[in-house]
Amino acid sequence: MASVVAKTSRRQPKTRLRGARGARDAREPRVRLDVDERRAQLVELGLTHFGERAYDDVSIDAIADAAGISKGLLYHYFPTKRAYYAATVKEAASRLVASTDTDDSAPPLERLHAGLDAYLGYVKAHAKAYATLMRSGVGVDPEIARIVDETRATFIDRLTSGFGQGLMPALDSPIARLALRGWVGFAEAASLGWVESIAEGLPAPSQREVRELLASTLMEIVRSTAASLLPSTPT
Amino acid sequence: MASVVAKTSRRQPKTRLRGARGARDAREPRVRLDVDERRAQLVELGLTHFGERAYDDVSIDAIADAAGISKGLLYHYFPTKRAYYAATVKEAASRLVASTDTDDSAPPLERLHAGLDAYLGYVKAHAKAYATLMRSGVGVDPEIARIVDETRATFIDRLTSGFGQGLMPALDSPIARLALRGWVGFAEAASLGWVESIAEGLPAPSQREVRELLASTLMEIVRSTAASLLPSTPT
DNA sequence: ACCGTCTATTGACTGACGTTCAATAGCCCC
DNA sequence: GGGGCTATTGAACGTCAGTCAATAGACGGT
Repeated sequence: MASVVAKTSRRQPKTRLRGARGARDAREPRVRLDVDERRAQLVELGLTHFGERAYDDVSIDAIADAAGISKGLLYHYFPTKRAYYAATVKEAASRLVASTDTDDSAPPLERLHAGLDAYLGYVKAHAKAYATLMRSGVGVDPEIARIVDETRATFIDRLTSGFGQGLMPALDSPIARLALRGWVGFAEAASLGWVESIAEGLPAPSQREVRELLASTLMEIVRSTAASLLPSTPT
Repeated sequence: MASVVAKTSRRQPKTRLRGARGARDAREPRVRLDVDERRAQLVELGLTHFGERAYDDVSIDAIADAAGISKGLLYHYFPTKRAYYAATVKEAASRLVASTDTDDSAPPLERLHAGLDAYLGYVKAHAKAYATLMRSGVGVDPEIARIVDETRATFIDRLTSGFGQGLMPALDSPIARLALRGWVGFAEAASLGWVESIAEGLPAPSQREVRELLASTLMEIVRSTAASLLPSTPT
């Protein structure tokens, strides 16, 4: 114990640069929260921070500071930064999925339109975060990739279910699944381009036009794929 | 491996852990290269390293070690790690563009097929690197995003040029540009899904099938977009 | 051969950041 | 009011991106 570390002298008091940003301002009374509350708070902070800056540009210190807690506590809830990021992405994905849920008693085409409209509305409402996540989301970690891929699969299931029951078997072939996955890429790229055009003040199509573009493209893909696989089916 | 680093009297001779990986093996004669050679070597190393691991998992030390040079020298050629990464991505993009160039005297449809086949061939040949770059490429830096976006624009130009001259004006509307950008997303997502299916040993379509999927989808998008913008044009 | 210049190259240094862990402080229950 | 549970702290560590003054090796001039 007595072996004072003293190395040289480095490790100064760090000048305490916590601005008025964090919660613990004056006397810093230790705030004790319930596990779920704290976790929810941290995920919420993750959503805003990772939605504004890229992964590398968000430091654990910044998060802890904004939450008014120590860095160590964050590691009590998430084992690594990547796991924390994964939890954030997971939350964003589940909110997206939830907010684009549609009435499954409605006719398929109506559901498709409603779902796409909800999607585009969500994208527009969270434009910056959507763009940031889409441009830097995956790739940080296989776990993140898994979450994103599962979310995409959820959308594909939702959009194609009830959608021409007779076509379902055909939509399970390798080429059809590739086509559907491609369409998701289409939708994401188009949505991203759309909100970026808006953000930059460029002339951009209306939401209705974009929705029609996505819907008609999907239907065309489904139609032509099914036709090529079931040539006996009447067009 | 032997990562023990003398905590007390720090700054020992560093135990010289350079394995047989780097060039400078035995007596480490300082190798002096021409600026262009050195730069080319480093970019080449970047292609292999960033093609195998994600950005964060590639350290400057690892690159320098593999090149048999000091870290400082790498910073003599590239101001930051991101700039180094950008140079690597730029090289990869320009190789992709170069290897998918087509004979512009051939008829448009033939050019389209040839271009897509070249693209898919490139993707298949560099499957791992393509997947890694696509999943983690953008988002690290706005500069990277610019490079990728410019490369996409190059492809769009190439694919649509000479392709139904009468349609060109219509293909310049906001909705049409969005549709084309969407198609690029379609192509990338489908290509990625394709090589991943192959890599995982899953049943995957043939390259011809994928090429047909991409081509027919593009033509359908062009056709329907042009039709909706120029309703007077005969189909 | 010697010397001077030029520059590719080095390697030790720094600050920042992710991560760990033993110690601490607030809360609840007996 | 005391004891146990656990949320919370804060300092320390190893790693890594980025900096910089010093060096070495080639080349040209004399």
